[in-house]
Amino acid sequence: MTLKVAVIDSDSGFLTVLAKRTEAAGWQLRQSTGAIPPEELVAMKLNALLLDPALLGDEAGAYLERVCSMLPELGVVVCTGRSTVAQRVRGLRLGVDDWITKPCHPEEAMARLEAVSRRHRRGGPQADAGPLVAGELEIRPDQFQAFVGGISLDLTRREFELLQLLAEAEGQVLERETIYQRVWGYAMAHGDRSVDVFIRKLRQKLEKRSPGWSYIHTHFGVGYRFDPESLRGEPALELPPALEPESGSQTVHKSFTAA
Amino acid sequence: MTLKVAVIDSDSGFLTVLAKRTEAAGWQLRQSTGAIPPEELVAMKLNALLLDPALLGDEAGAYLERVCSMLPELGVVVCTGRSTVAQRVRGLRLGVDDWITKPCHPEEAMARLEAVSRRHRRGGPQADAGPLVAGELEIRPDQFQAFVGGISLDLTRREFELLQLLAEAEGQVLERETIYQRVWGYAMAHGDRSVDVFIRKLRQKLEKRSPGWSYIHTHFGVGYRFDPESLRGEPALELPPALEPESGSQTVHKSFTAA
DNA sequence: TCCAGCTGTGAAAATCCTGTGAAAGCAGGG
DNA sequence: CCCTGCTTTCACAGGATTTTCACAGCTGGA
Repeated sequence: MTLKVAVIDSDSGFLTVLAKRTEAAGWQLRQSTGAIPPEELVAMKLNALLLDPALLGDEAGAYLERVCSMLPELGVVVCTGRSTVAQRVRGLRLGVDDWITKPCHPEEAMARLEAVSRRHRRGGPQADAGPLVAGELEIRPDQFQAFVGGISLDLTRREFELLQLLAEAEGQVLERETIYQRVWGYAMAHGDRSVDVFIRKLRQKLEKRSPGWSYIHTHFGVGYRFDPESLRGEPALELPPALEPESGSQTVHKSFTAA
Repeated sequence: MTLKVAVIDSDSGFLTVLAKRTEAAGWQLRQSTGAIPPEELVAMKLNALLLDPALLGDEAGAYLERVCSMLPELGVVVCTGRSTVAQRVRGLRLGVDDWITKPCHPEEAMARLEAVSRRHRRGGPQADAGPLVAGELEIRPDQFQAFVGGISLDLTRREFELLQLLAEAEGQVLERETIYQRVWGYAMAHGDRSVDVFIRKLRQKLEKRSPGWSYIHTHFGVGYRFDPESLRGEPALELPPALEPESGSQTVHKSFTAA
């Protein structure tokens, strides 16, 4: 198990020992003696962050809050000297995952970093390299690409990740925040339209190679749902063509069993 | 945020205070003074578990291991007296998420329980979202939509949230203020009729797809109550025989059982 | 029976949301 | 340094949804 962790602290003795131990364990450790901007943290793709708020002064609270809200998946461990119950409680409520007191044994710090990192690793790198088929579409995780009739859709990386995410949740409505969080890796800023834009690109490319099918459906005020539907002709498998819906738009709901 | 937590401890003083505080916070707390079999823990659908391994004796390690491996989604917090670094590290490596030392302030224990629940909840997108059936209605949180006979009611987001709230409180009368507070997220302004208007829209859509049933009842001067009633025939103990096909073409909806 | 207070309704007004085209920002390769 | 392809940001248009209003119909108590 190799973790990527950043440490923000100034206690050189502690840092030295920690560096030695983490290296022995095969972790990637990045040290800093000052606040690291959240954007950089995003780019580092860390598993966890260990920091002493003492050297951030008054900014500490605001900084923690910003980091935790922007990177909800990042494990955050505070390691600092004396603190009051109220301080700890406030920190934990802000989004900190664990709070330990110095002096602290490096081995324990590591164990706690492991603990907070444990969950947020998405079930292995690519546990399932199985191609996924939906409608006329074939999604191949091993190629980071999707095909229709053997012809590539020429998806970019993000487009592919978005499509894969949606397709893996076939039938379920995913909210924009969820989508962004999972594809981009951090919290969506208020008003960000990236998801919409990529949905449009996907739809264009899908339409180009697989006209006559509708894959991505919009749920107003909520998000998007992937569900291949043949626009004309057969609804794909069985079920003889539906008769005309007595009025307006009836959405036929295909049931499925939850895994 | 309402959490479901179990506590395995024997310190009655601590338990009493904790019970009081958690109740005030709206948590569901279940106490026990001995090990709870993992199978039972599963059935309890907990968010987190707080325990003192001291009263489990030698079994403690094995018990923790079993619980953590069987319920990876459960947040586990150990709260006990003196312990060595080695013990703590071993516990954390076994799967324990946090380890605090007695005496411990109840507020801090709660904050840590929240923290581990927060992290664990992100595992499954919405593993908690079991479909809810009432009368002819099927409410599916994963779709932000309700269905009758497999056909969508085409509810908007707010309509859906309102219906879900009412249905989850089936049988109880909810006051307007309460409804507004929970669906809109803030206090209702004096004289606001939004709830009434949405109730009407819901009733219209329900009536359209499920005539012959009455779902939402008005309690004059109080609020509304959700309670499916078949207008003709049976008072609805269980599924009255299927309704008239009215146009034999609709996709059959295969129901499935919630886990 | 009458009245004051609630609730049901229909429709207009105000908001919010999504689709879209295009420009601006970035990173890597040539 | 320029070019190229990808991603992010912007502003606007067209719709869908939510809120607000005025009024009619009810309810329950005096």
